[in-house]
This record gives sequence, structure tokens and C-alpha cells, in this order.
Amino acid sequence: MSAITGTKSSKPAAGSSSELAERLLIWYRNYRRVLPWRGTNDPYAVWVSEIMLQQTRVETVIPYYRRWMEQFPTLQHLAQAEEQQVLKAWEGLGYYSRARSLHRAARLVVEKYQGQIPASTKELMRLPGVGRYTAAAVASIAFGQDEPALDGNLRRVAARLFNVSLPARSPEGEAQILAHLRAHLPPGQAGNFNQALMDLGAMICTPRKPACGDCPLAEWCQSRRLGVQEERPVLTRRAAPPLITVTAAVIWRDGKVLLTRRPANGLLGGLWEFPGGKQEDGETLVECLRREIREELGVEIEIGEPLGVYRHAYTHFKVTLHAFISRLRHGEPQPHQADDMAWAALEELSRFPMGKIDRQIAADLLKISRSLFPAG
DNA sequence: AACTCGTGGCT
DNA sequence: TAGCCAAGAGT
Repeated sequence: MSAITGTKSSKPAAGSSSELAERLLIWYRNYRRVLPWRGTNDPYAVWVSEIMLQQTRVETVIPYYRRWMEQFPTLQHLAQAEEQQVLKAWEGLGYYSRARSLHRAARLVVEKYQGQIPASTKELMRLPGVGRYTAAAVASIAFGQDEPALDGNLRRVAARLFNVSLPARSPEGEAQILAHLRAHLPPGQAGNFNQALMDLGAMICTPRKPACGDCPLAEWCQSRRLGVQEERPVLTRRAAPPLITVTAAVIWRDGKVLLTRRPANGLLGGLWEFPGGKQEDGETLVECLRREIREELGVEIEIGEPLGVYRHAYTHFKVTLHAFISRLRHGEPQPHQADDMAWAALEELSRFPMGKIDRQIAADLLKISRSLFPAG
């Protein structure tokens, strides 16, 4: 006991639930967030929510989750869906490999696991898109397994609570954090324990200006006792993202525009776009676009009016895209460097899953057409 | 082990 | 503004 500092012991008796965990669970019962994926233990629902929540804020996920569960209410519905339909439902959420992996995994579970989502982290991690965190979250929340989850919230909360001075994202730092979490995991209540720490991280133990005065765990918090809670977790800096200039062509023919589909893997994999590509050194925008269209589609184009300039920041680089209205001069386009190709009428554009920039281009095309043809 | 993979909100 | 970084996984 530490009567002098007023801080409680951080070590629970082996096999029992710690005082810290008990206090946390009481707080969770009273203050937990009401979220659409809570109040069910349906493994499919839990799984979908956890995939959507990867690197994505709760407020962003909620409308997507609701629409998804309406459109694909069961594993079987998802397994039977077309990939384009799945990607369209995911459009705007980002990290599109999550959607493709979830879809593949659903088909795998239906075909190889008789439609039963596995309950152990070991088996769960065999599913595409399910890593250490998601496996632990599904196993603990949907199946009641005693597994500690480690996400951004828990990493931050635990780094403060246990005053972890190693870089929180390093393998050593994460191992230390997981050991602390495992030591406090209340048997049979891991799902609530994990979610309670996520809610605490979202509402109290926030990245900036943590509300320590409202924290149910304040008396156990080692970094607060030392006054270093705002210096935890220890973060490492990222390199500044490079700036890239890109061109794209809106190629018109017979009232339709040409779309290409990006390769399945990599950035925006499987999504549709207006063809084009990256500007090289010493190249003008027009030269760049002619070259890219020649390489991608094997045709020569005539470049007309600029449609707009679009800026977008990805995680690791920033793009400035120049879009031009264009038309074909020579040749019939073939998808040499794309997975597929389609001529789309304006009213069909909404059916093609696209990333942010290309959706913006498509929206601008619709605006232009409405101003050209006010009647519709 | 370090890099890639989206988008949006916040400061 | 520009940087930070969210309920991470795959390679």
C-alpha cells in the first residue's frame, strides 16, 4: 500500500479481478456510450463494427454501419453480394482493402466454417483483414474470451495509467502495455473491460487535455501522480508527406464518360476513376495527360477545357489533381493498365464506387450538365 | 521492421 | 496553415 502517495497498488491478485478493473466496470455501466453495435453479441455484427472502426472515428462509422447492416444483415447476405456492391457500401470510409477482405472472409466462413465465425483469436486471425486487435475484440465482445485488445485508445490510456515511457507504438512498448492490461483483465468480463477502456479514452483520457478530474481511475494513474500524463503516450514523428501533381481526363463520347477500374491491390484498389496519372519531372500537365492516356488506354486524345483543380491529403502524400475535358482522336481504348473499363452516362456515375477526388469530379460533371441542360 | 493504405476533424 | 492521428492490417 502507498498511504503516503495515496496511490493504489497496480498489481491484482493472480486470477482475480483487480480493484482498478472493478472501478472501471462500474464506471462503464453508468457512463458507456450508446452505440448501434452495442447491445448485441452477434459475432457478425461485432465483426463488421470492428473492421469499420479500424483507424476510423466512431461518428464516421455510425451511418455506414447502419446502412451496412440493413443491406447485408447476415454473413450469408454479405457472402452472396457482388464486390462492386460491397465497395459501393464502403465508399467514403477509406482503407478499401478492409471491405474487400471482409467480403472475402465472409465467403470463406460460409464455405469452410459452415457459416460459423470462429471464437478463438488464433482462428479469427486466419481471416483476411482480422489482425491482433480485431481478433481480440471479437473474441472478447462476441464470445466472452479473456483477451486484451490493444487499439489507439487503449494504447494511450494504458501508457498513462501505467506510465509507460517506451515509445507506445514500438513493439517493446506495446508488449509492456499488453502485459499490464493482461494483469488487470477481469476474468469473464474482458469484452466490457476492453470497451470500457475505449470509452474512457474517447471521453475522459483524450489525446489532448485529458479530463483527469472526471476519471474513475485517477487514483491508480501513475503518470498523473508524476504529473506527466500529457507526455504519455510517447510518440514518434512522421516524415512530411511528399506533394504530387496528377492529371485526369474526362473523355466524352456519345453522352458518356470513360472510367477505368484500379488494380485490386494498392491505393484505392478496385475503385473506379477518371484515367490519368502522375506528372513527371519537366513535363507539362498536357504532356503528362497525353502520355498517361497513351500508356493506360493505348489511344491519343484531344485535351480541351480544364474542369477543375482538386487537392487531397492522403496519409503519406498530398495530391493536386488537374482534370481536363477531353475526347478521343485515334484508336479504341483498351484497359492496358487497369483492371476494367466502362463508358458511363452521367446518371450512372453514382453506381461506380470511387475515392474522394473522383467522386468530386463526378459531382462537378453533374453540376455542369445541370447548368447546360436546366430542364434535366 | 518499416512502409503502405483514406478520410475527416481538430488545433 | 500544416500536422496530427483515429476501435489496425498486410507485406
